[in-house]
Amino acid sequence: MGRITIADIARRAGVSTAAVSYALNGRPGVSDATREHVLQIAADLGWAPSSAARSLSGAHTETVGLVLARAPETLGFESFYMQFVAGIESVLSERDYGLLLQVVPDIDAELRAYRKWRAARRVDGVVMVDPRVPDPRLDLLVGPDALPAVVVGDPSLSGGLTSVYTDDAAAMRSCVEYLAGLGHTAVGHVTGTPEFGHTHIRDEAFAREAAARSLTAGVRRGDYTPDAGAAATRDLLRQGGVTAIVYDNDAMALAGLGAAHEAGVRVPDDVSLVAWDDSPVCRAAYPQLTALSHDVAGYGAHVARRLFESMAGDPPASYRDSTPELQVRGSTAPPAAP
Amino acid sequence: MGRITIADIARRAGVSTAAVSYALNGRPGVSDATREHVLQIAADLGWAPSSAARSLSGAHTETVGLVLARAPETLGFESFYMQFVAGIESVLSERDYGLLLQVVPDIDAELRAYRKWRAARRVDGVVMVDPRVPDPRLDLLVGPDALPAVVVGDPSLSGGLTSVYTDDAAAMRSCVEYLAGLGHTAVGHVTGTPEFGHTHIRDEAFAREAAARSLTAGVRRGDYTPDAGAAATRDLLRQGGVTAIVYDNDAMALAGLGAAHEAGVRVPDDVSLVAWDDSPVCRAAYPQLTALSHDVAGYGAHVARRLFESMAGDPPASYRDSTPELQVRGSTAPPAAP
DNA sequence: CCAGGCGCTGAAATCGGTTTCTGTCCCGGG
DNA sequence: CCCGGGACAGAAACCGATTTCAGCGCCTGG
Repeated sequence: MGRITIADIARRAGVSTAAVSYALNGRPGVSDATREHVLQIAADLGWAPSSAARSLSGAHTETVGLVLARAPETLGFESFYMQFVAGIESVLSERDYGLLLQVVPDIDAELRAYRKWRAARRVDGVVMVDPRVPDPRLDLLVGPDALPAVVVGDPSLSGGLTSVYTDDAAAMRSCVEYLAGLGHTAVGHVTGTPEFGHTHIRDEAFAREAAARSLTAGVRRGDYTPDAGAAATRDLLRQGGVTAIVYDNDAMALAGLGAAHEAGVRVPDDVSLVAWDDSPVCRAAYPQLTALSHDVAGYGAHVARRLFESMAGDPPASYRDSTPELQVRGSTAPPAAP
Repeated sequence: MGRITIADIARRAGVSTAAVSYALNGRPGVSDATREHVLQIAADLGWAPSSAARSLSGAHTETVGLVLARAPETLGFESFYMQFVAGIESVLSERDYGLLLQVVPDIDAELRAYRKWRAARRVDGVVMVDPRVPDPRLDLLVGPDALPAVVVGDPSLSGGLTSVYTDDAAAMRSCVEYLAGLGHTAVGHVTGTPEFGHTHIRDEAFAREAAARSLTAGVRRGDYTPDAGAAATRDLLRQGGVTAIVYDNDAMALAGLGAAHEAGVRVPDDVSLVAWDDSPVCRAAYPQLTALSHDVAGYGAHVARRLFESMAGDPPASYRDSTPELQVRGSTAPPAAP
């Protein structure tokens, strides 16, 4: 016996396929009694709509896409994405949507993925992460027949598309303010990669706030990898003369902690460390890392909700998610008396 | 102008849609000249097959599914999955397949996902991870009209389905052998959750090998979370009398390192630590964690290749992936002289 | 008592490829 | 010169759900 179709249901219920379709999709044209009867039979038969048939006639595939353009190795310590995906899923599954995930090595492959998805009508919308300046993906994602998209990042980077963002500048300011409050007068910053737009926002906020408080600032460029974090830390400890360091992600902060240990520099006695992106890793380290904490799964869920709005035709808008808050732990303290 | 269909291509090429279909799918019935002409026009027009239409008539959706049944929080420090997914992707994208990912809170939701995918014919096959004993998912995945599936785990757990596995027992033996070789006579093991079949395999290998070498063994049950790792470590240090501890994942090992620091126990001088699942986190810690290292992305790629074979109709078989190898770093050393 | 609306039927078109079937044309080998 | 076969055309069915349309009972309000 073949697959169960609405024709089977219609036969069993003694109604027409049209009535079945109405009943199953909750639209007028059938009585409540019939609707329930049909639903009951559908459930009994274990029927589920063929996604192919449904998307062929309607316009929607009940699938959204997400492309991560990162080398597989670097994804290993990005706890961010997995939690983010889980958050997206939590909203998607409520509405029986699926998530088509693609992990590609570079942004060109990401562009190809978008093009293919659009041509094949494989997804109803996409979530775009890590906006750049300039970002070639935006050209594909804006325009009348583009895929509905939500950009995860600052509105200034989203090219007019709907965006969901965190106020990284405010978070950075709160972080510098906290360190200044502890008495630090020379602070370091290990940044992310310059391609990403949010790197600039954080950099500038750090520099501005440090200047406003007359702190000496030492900046080292990182790339989110532990190796970069360790190298930048060694460099700052040797030449920077800083007593506190802020890292753009948890992996670099953890590596920085290791580098400090190795160099015989005590944390937090000799140097204070702050991580961006809180994660269990921050709590597992010793001393535990003070971090800018954010509900990443909630962030993903928020993005997914906005994507649904966008797919429903709502005009583009920007939505601020909650600002990362400093979670003070053992890796920060007042600087040692000179 | 609407979407590009094969009818458009046929018109432009001056052939029939049947000929276009033959040409595009590389099947006999058209001459090489015509085939090339058609392909050229398809490329010019930027045509891509409608995945819905294709899977409606053919049987394949060019999509494979993966369900992760883990609480979102715990996925945050599981570097394993992200790399694994990246590895799967690398093979999928070669063949223009997509990966439908679902993150669900528990195994019942996972069962529902499989059922829905099968009824809706949404995927051509699935990758099943973390086999249990007994595993209710196997009932859905075996049988004549089940979804083709590859189980990531020991053949003894796969219920006759195709499986790809690592020899965890051998890896564990090599680990205990190494510790014994260093001179340790009392070793601890912080396990994973008992639901997972591979937990038993590792447990037993640990117990057996320790007994074979006349080592005292201390076992504490963990659940892959840092908190559990820290608690188990504190307990072992207080009561276990062990000089070396093996952890079933890197997150617990890292937390164990923190707990040791906190308790004033020096690593590796007073206690040696070994992590299962190497990751950048292991290298970022201080001291760097000795770990059982495995090419997780390669593992994922291997799984994907076997899934393609399975979807092509190959009979079930078991394939051994490379065995995790001990990567010796700073967290292990001979025990202190008594 | 009749108009009008509701709840349906049954048939058909549609989405875009795939596949099959009948039939025509042309080319080369025997 | 004739026959066989390859290369197509053209038409059609098909996959399964959605949607439309004409039409027919039945019930109800006025």
